[in-house]
Amino acid sequence: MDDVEPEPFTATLTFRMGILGALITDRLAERTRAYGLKVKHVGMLAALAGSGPMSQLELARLMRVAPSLVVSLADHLEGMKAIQRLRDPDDRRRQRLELTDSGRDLLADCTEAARALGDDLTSSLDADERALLEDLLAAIARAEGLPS
Amino acid sequence: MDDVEPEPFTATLTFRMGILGALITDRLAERTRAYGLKVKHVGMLAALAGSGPMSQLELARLMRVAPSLVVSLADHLEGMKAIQRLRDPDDRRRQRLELTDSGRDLLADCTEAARALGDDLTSSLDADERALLEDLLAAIARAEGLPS
DNA sequence: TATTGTTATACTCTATAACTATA
DNA sequence: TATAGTTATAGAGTATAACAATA
Repeated sequence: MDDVEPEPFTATLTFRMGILGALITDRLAERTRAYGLKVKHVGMLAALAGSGPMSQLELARLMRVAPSLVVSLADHLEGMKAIQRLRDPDDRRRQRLELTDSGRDLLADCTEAARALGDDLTSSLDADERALLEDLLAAIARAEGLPS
Repeated sequence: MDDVEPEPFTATLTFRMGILGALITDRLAERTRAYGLKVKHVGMLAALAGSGPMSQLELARLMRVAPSLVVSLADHLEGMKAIQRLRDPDDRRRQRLELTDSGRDLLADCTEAARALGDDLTSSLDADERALLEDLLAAIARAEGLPS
């Protein structure tokens, strides 16, 4: 008689963030495909834009991916002239990666696509709710040590 | 002189939801591994709990995955006695899947793990903010036609 | 000998296509 | 002939481990 209705799995924050994160990432992938980029490529451009030029190993740690993945992502971006690889003259083992102007343009286009997708996703919210959601997500990201 | 600071990619709702969704899903996968379950297995249990017994094809549509994936997920859950497969006597092509009591228990354990992970993730928010975030995500999920 | 980047290989997840049985 | 489920195969994405160059 004092039983309470148990919270369904689909009502957990975990489930909803997981599903919505996958949904929006899929949609972003669709859009960035037009620029010849996977989502991880865009993540790499964004990391370089946000933290400045850095070595591949630093980038791997920042992006939380294996160093071998940075190689193939960087190969692709270098092939598109979106980044430059520069041997560090002080330590010739290190490749210093930096954005080119065209990489910066590409990132701007992808950022605009992301912005539009976010607006779509939150089109059922009013402006205050949308701003509140952004603040809450930003607070969590900050607490988790994520960029930016 | 009327340049405005452009919104960085990492500040978009799209990026933050994508990253946080992947993060929480990884953490959930770690926890459910102790029960012998992948996240998609839990999704299947949750779908059956939320919408009642259904055929594999219906489940594939609801979960937005290929029918062949439903086969292997169901094989695993049936092997654990978490679900039962019952041939529909009216149409012997159809397999009616339904939760067992032990499947319901398993789902309850995974739901508790998800709840705990959600609390952790939002530990930097106060109770009002947390409730607000849940409401906003629920509103978006509803608008996108997602469960529940 | 340790570190950075690279290459070779393998693993996980999932979809597509071919197939079987029922309708 | 069409549909539900199954099996076989393939592809995307990513990691691990072996290797090369430099320190």
